[in-house]
Amino acid sequence: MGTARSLSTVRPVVNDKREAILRAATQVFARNGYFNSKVADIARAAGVADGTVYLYFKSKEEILHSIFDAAMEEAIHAGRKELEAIDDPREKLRRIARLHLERLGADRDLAVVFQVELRGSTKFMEEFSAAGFFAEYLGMIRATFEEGQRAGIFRRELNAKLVAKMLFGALDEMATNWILSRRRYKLVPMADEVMDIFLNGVSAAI
Amino acid sequence: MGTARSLSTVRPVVNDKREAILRAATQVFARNGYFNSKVADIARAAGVADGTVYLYFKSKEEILHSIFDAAMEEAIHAGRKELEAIDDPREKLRRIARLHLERLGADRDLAVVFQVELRGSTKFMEEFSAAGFFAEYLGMIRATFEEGQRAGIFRRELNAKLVAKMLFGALDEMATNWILSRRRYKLVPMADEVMDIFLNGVSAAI
Amino acid sequence: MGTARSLSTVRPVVNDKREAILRAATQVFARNGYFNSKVADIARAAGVADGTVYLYFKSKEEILHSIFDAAMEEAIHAGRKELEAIDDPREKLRRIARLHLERLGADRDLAVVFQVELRGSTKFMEEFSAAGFFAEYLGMIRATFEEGQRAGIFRRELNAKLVAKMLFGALDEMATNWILSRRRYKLVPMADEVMDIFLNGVSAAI
Amino acid sequence: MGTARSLSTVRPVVNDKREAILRAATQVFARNGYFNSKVADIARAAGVADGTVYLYFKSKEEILHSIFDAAMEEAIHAGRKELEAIDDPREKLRRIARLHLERLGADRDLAVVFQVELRGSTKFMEEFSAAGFFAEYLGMIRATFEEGQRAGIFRRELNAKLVAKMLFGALDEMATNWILSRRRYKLVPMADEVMDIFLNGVSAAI
DNA sequence: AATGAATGAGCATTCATTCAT
DNA sequence: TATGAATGAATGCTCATTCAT
Repeated sequence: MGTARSLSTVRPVVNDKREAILRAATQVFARNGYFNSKVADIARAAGVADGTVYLYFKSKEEILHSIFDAAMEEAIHAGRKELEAIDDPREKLRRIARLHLERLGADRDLAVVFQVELRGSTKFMEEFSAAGFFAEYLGMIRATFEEGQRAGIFRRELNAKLVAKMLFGALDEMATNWILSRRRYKLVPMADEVMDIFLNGVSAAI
Repeated sequence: MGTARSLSTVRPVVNDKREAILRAATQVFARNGYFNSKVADIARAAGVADGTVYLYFKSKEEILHSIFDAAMEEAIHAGRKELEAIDDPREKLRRIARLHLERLGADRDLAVVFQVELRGSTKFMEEFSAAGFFAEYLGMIRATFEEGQRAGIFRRELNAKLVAKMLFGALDEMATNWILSRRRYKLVPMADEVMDIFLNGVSAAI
Repeated sequence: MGTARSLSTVRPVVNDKREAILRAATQVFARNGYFNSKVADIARAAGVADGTVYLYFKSKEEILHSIFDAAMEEAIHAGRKELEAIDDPREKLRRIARLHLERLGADRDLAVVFQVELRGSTKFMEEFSAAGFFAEYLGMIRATFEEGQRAGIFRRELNAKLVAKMLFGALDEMATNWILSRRRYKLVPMADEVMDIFLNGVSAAI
Repeated sequence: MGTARSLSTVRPVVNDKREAILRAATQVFARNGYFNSKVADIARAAGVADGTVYLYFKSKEEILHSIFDAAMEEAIHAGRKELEAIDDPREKLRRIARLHLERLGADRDLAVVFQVELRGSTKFMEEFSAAGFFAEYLGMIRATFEEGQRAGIFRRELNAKLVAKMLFGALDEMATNWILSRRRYKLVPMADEVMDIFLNGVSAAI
């Protein structure tokens, strides 16, 4: 019933709803699991009608995709920006690791979706890993590592792709364990511990 | 009436069917995903009637559990045996890594179930990780590492639990990537590459 | 937004479907029996989709309950109204008996549900008799009888509760026999024959 | 292994098992309801294997039939014997009523099967009432009543068939209420109370 | 854009019955 | 006779999606 609100909200109104659904879905998926979550639950949590969900997303599956895409896009974007200012490949990798765990540690629901719900089907996994943001993320780590190899910082004989997967796997396991643990501890500090070992392992002899 | 007949047939008759269902389920779950797999599919693949499945398993979910349990039990059992003969903690860890990837690399369907289907719900994940075989596996890695720490081989300041998770995560990622990759390559050799970096990273200075 | 439209349409639209399902279920239950009736049969007979049934009823069992409740509520309501105008307890009981058989005689399907389908489980029976409409119905007969006792019309030494059950049982058996009989005869006239004997049996000597 | 036991048991052994199943089924049906009772439950309660049940009965339904038939046959047989010694039709009917409630009151499980489980389907009801023991039972009451009419004891203008149904209905309701009641009271004494009213209602003026 | 009533395909599980031993 | 493992037909209910309003 307000009157003057329109100017700045016409478009945002649309996004508001889309984002509300995305936020609601993240929460619902995290709490109940993707397969046990009903579209109606998401709609209720987002404060919209069931049918409205389908004005913004083609299907329940697309919602899951969108959660992943939106989070990854932002993470990669923010990550690239942060890395620009850094030169040392070692420092860059340290920063990546910290950002990785910071983001997941900051939003437990999102973390659950990333670490658990997204993993439950080869279909999802293939779509997400073969191409797209995940490959881009892994590529970023790899490129940074190769940069270090060229600079003589990292051992040249190592397979950069494998190294990237290894680092990712280590961080990924930290996140997954954190989510599943009953004990509540800080996730971020583990980044440095992991990087200590990792960098020690891949660095060239002086 | 005979004597020599019982040993090799009486029990196996029962197990044959149970194992056939387990084998069939592994295949079906790997191909279609747990949630998309119908019990009827499993029964057909195992060559039994739908109802027969329920003579051996309480529910579809129990089948998944049993696949995990059976594979883990055997893996841990075989693993412990192999490790007995080895003294050097480094060598022990190398052997663990190789066994890890060998087992998964030898049965792609089982690997898919382990790397993907088992991961898709916090419920499963919690059941499998909090206690049970997974914790035991992680504990085995950790104990070996601590052995090395006590022997002065590995850096004493490192958190053994984190180290264990890190190694597991690295190997786990190798396996997952291998499954999802379109390219068919050998999984086992990656164990040595990972261990090279890992051991380099955790070893104490000489 | 006219005014006069709402009264006769807005609510009925909802009720139409609910009542169609109830009517269809009565028919289906009467023809096939409760346990042999499929929800799909009811849906088809009501001209709705299977799922629609569950928008109006929580379960198949609730449909049966609702048939009973709706019919009993209306019967008791109509009954009380008719009885208000009558003073003589004998006449009241005669009217009750006639109404009882009139209602059942007017809708054979409903009668089958009442006389047969509702009787097949202690669970149902207990729910329906212990409290609720049935107890209320029996109480109505009993109260009327006690009224006659106080008025000196009925024998004071008789146990009113037992008398009420006896009359109900007699009428109930007329209805059940009528339903099961291959011969088609009028049910209502039996009310007077029963009441002749009954009143003769319970009336005080003049 | 025994040797000398055979003479008197060869046949009884057969009947023992058949009767054990019948007894077990009565109990199981009474506790769980016919439709919720599994043949396996009956077998276990009878101490035989599932398949054995089918050596004595063609189907689950036949078991229910047999319970009814066996109990009715014995009741009618015993009833006829008792009535032989009585002359007065009033006394005969009193005896019938008492026997009716005595039998049901003596075996609650059997009573539940008779009053509830047997009533839940038109199919059962039709089979049991149209012909068979139930018709015979009703016919026995009716014949006794007609005997009294001829003797001038009972009112000649009454419809004997209706009178028989009425008496049966009254007794039947006593039994059903007794079963469903939480309060535990004696069923048999109600026979005399019912008969008091009934006989008063149908007797010819002196 | 938004609603929410309606749809109907889809599926784990049960259990009466059979039959090889 | 007796067993009990195996069978497979049968069904209530859910929920993603649609569409008339």
